[in-house]
Amino acid sequence: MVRWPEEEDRLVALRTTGTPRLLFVEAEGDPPSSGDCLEDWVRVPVDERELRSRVTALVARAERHGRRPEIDGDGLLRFRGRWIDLPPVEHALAAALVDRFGAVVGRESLARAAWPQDRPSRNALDVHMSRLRRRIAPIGLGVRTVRSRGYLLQTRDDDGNGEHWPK
Amino acid sequence: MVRWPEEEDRLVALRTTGTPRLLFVEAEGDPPSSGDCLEDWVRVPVDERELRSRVTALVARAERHGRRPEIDGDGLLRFRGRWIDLPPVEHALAAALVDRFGAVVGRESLARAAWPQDRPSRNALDVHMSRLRRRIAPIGLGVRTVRSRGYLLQTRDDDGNGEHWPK
DNA sequence: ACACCTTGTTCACCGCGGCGAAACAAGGCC
DNA sequence: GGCCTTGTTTCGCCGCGGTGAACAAGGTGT
Repeated sequence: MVRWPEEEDRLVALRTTGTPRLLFVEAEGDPPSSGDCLEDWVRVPVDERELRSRVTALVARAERHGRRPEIDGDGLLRFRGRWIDLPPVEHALAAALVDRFGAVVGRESLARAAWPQDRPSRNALDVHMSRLRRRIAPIGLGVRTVRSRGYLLQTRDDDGNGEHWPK
Repeated sequence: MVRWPEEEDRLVALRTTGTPRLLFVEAEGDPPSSGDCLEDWVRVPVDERELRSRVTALVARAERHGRRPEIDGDGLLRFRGRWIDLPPVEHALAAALVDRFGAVVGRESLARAAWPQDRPSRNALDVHMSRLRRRIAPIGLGVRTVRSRGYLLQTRDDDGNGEHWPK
């Protein structure tokens, strides 16, 4: 929910993270026209029925556009209409994390997923996780560390505590 | 443009064909809530500015979403009203890419598409892709490399990450 | 408190290989 | 003869995977 045009900066933030948003356009202003499917607007004063209808439509679109990330048949990591390609090792790690999206995946499982036979050296896994972080950030995903337990994949606009992400 | 709920049958027709549509919802009725990005609605009586805004937004979404390039009966590659002609090899490559627009096509598939019998040398494919890139750029298309997997055809105003194309 | 260890993050660097493109040569079509 | 298309060679960039090291942060023992 964004007031327009007062909260323009918040709007661009939501756009870049791919978060669904509804603009409250002041009576005389014009709405910004965007080709983004996750953006809609209503004019104030707000009609109750219109508001409900537009919100549910937005939610439905967000669902369709993929609330969860997924790895498609070609090995691309897709999320909310955006995508990136991943090198083999990071692809395997991402697959394991996507599998259990939102839950912790132990370092052991991740190591087995990426190196079925070998055991990776001390910080090989760490380095690849670091690289994976950088790569998935632009599409709105983030890896969170759970110390001595493992890692957890989630969206960057929800860190689980209502706080925001580093950087 | 569809009146709702009078023209419900026309609406379902448009939905199934994937045509963008704008519903004119009568004063007391409720709009049907749909998760379809190519559907929107206004309440009658219609506010002129709102109408224009929603129409342009729908058009923008249709561009981004649905519109796919195609190869017409004469072998021309058409996209958004523009077109170019392609030499035989590049035509075959483009056809394979258009077929799976937005998805990865492996180097192997492309090689088979362009050289049904022979096996092209390592760089033949690369060179033709490079030439194809230059040719399709002016009509708003771009070929994206997915390292170690293949190539992917997409529009040049959407690189999948919300960022811009090189150059 | 403190020192010490463990765990995790990131950086610089190396070797390798996939990939891009310029340049060149050869053949075909108008 | 000029132009276009096709294929090959060659050069070089850059991304990937892995290692070691520096650093930060949390945990434990005394």
